[in-house]
Amino acid sequence: MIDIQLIKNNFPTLTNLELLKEIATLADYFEFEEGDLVMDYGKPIRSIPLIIEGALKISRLDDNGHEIFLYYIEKGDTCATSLTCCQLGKLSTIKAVAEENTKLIKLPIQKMDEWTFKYVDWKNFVISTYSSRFEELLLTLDQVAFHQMDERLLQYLDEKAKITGSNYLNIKHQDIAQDLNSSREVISRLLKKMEKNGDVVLSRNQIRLL
DNA sequence: ACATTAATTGTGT
DNA sequence: ACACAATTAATGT
Repeated sequence: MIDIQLIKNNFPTLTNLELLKEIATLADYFEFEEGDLVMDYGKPIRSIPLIIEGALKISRLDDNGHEIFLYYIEKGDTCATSLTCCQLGKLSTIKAVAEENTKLIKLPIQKMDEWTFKYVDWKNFVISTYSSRFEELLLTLDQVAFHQMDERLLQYLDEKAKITGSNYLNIKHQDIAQDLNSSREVISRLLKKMEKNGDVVLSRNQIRLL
């Protein structure tokens, strides 16, 4: 049994008491450590995660089998992909890794349909999840299609800083390159330029944003 | 403390 | 993209 207050605090749009009670009784609580694999490609989706604290990094495979970084989900979010996958009875098309220590609850998928009809709160929550994710993907698409790698890198660093709540990013150039579908050398060179501009301070396994 | 090795980052082509 | 140099962190002695 999960504390109703915990759900209320993190998901303020879910207000219906009956719904909250159902969530509290049916959900399971989980904690993950930074770097833990939370969901992987091809696995069946048996539950929907609601993030209580921390963040998950979501990526998928492109046609060539290359991993690409999609987005983060944070406190108060759920995973749009999980919602679609479970509704269509599909296997996971994404991978989720804990970006930091993360607490979440898992809702059994059996109740999803029922709740969508029964609770307006829930229906709106799901719809707004789709909507904001779609918006975000459009932004990403725009970045990929129309912006240079230096802008993408800057945005990537900013986002990561925002998610982790720190200007000290512990990451290596190779990892960034993978997330942005670039090469390590290109990232290293861009970072070097940014350092000369006084935007960042570089050290091994760490980038400090200024 | 020093030497060795491995991992990460830098740079020229 | 590749090859190699340089630097830094990790480990052993």
